[in-house]
Amino acid sequence: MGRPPSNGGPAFRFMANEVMEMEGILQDHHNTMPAREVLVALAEKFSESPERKGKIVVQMKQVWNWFQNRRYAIRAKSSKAPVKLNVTPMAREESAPVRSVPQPVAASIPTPVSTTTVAPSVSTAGRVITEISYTEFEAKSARDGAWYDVGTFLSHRHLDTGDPEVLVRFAGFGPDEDEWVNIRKHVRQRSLPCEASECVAVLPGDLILCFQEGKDQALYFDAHVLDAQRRRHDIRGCRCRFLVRYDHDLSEEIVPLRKVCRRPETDYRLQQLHAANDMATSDHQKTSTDPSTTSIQRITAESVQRQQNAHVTAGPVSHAKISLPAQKMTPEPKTAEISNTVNVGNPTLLPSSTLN
DNA sequence: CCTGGAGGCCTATAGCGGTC
DNA sequence: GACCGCTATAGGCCTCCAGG
Repeated sequence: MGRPPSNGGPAFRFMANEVMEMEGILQDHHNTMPAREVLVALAEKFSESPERKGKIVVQMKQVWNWFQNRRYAIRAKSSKAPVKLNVTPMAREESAPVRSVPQPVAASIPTPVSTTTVAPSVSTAGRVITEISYTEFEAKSARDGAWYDVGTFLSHRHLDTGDPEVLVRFAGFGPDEDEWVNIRKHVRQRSLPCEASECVAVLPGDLILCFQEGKDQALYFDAHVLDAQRRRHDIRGCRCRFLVRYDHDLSEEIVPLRKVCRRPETDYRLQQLHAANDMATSDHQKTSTDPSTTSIQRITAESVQRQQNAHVTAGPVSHAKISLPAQKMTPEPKTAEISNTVNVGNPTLLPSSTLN
């Protein structure tokens, strides 16, 4: 969908005086579409203007399009309820300690990528966990409700309720910040910072870990993706935007990909996308100008969406069930830094279609 | 002052439903 | 089935602003 790649020429734009004239006509028509004759007359008039004469012929369709979109924009503006896009002050305890945030999980600590399945039984958690890489887990702090990297599992115990708890030291923090956390509810496999090419794996409805910047502090909280606006990738990397709702205060915000950490449960989507891109690449070599490559991505995205529905959504992972993916998608150190070179010059990898 | 990042605006077009 | 209107969105470009 959308405008096809330009033919290389400069993009057409109406000039200010033309816009003013069309706005006047639109007002005169009470925001209804003027008659075809009016549009044709306008197009001819614009084409004959000194600025355009002999250079650019304004098509009636272009005038028509302008009216269409302006009418839509006006209507959308007037009917849209004010949407809270900025971060609202979080409802939190006054005494909540202000922590500096360990930078996106992986960025703070080199991540040894474990390919072994980690399945510590609760009863042996204390012993088994000491043998694994702690940076594979994150824990939710009861003090501020935010998620932090687990630096060390120090001890474990059982409550009367039967719920196992572990004493964790958060990565980058000292003993003063140690907390007992419920394994079943507040310990899970670490969320993964998204690279630019991974934005396609973030879909509406997803649970994500989202970087919320408040006045005094900025922390990672659980959030759900309400909508994803796909945008073309360029030298800056991913320009997609995600409307998210934070679970803890229900505030909504539009965030870029760099603030999003996806759950490891979505790894399977990337596997599918990579497989599809491999196919597209080989196809591309056969037919270098095959415009259907974008449809491959659409197909893949749709199949991803289908599988998403079939998948159990990512909730707190029971420690006893944690198992790392047999094959990691990104063996490179996971970092929140967005590669500036990702996808540039390779339009077949761009998220060229909406995923919902 | 220059440069680059990020957000927003604008135009073009695809998709869908309604009407004839 | 053709046509039309509405809506959503891709992609290009502009603007703002922070940092060097």
